[in-house]
Amino acid sequence: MYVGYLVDKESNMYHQGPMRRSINLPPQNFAPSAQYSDFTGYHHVPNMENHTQPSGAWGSHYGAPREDWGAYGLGPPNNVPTSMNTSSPGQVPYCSPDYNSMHPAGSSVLQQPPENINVAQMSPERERRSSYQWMNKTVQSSSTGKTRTKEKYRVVYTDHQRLELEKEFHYNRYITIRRKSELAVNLGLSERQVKIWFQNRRAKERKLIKKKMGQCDGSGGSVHSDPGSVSPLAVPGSLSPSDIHGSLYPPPGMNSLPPIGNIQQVTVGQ
DNA sequence: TTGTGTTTTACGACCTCC
DNA sequence: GGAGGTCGTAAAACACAA
Repeated sequence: MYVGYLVDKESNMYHQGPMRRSINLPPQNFAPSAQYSDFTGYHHVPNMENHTQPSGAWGSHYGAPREDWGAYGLGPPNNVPTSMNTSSPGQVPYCSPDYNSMHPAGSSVLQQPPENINVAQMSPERERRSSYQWMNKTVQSSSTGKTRTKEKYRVVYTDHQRLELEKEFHYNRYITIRRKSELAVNLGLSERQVKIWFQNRRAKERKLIKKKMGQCDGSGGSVHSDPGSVSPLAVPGSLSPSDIHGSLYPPPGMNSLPPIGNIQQVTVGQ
């Protein structure tokens, strides 16, 4: 039963406070996902596991420092931990030439626990419409008879949650188990939600790449002229799953599946 | 206000790997 | 068998033109 599932396994899954859909951070500070959706590569952050975060670099209000994320309109200026010695193998070693200028190192993540985040404060003018009382109920899915949570079956993540997830995604397209747990705790999401968010985010990126490639094909231009689509995404092939402390990265199937980095070659035919 | 298109969560089906 | 992956899809949330 779905409810039972949620309660038992994802107890925190639908307990968000009021949420908004849009990320309403000032544009100069944070670009909506659509804006950096063109971003198809990201800087490798070798020491992501540690995620050493310069305190205050990415404060609760996402203040000034984000200019450094200007390359794609988002991101903390956190200094990349230069110490590669503890480098986490879980990180995708992709570094697009076009993003070499980016320095999104060190996850900005979670300077402040979500419970301390005042959503209204982050986006004062747009409080979520619904307050998600519906989460306590379930409904039958219309056609399948499967259950979903009540009439509205999905939550809208807060700006903070989405921002942190996006940031994490830009560091690593494939989140490690450890980071997933950390994010889940710090964002007040379930690990399942984090996992699914990453899955959806990758799907979104593939979709965008595909779209771009279609555009390039239409113009007869080479895909390679487009940094966004050209850039190999994650190229996890250089990592073994065991490298990331048990995290499946690349996922088991990815050993045979094309790495995201080659997605351009693969998804075209799909 | 309404209609329409897009984006965002969430799921199921199926796959691979250990 | 369980984990996580992709793919396809449902439906809510949202944007925006008419």
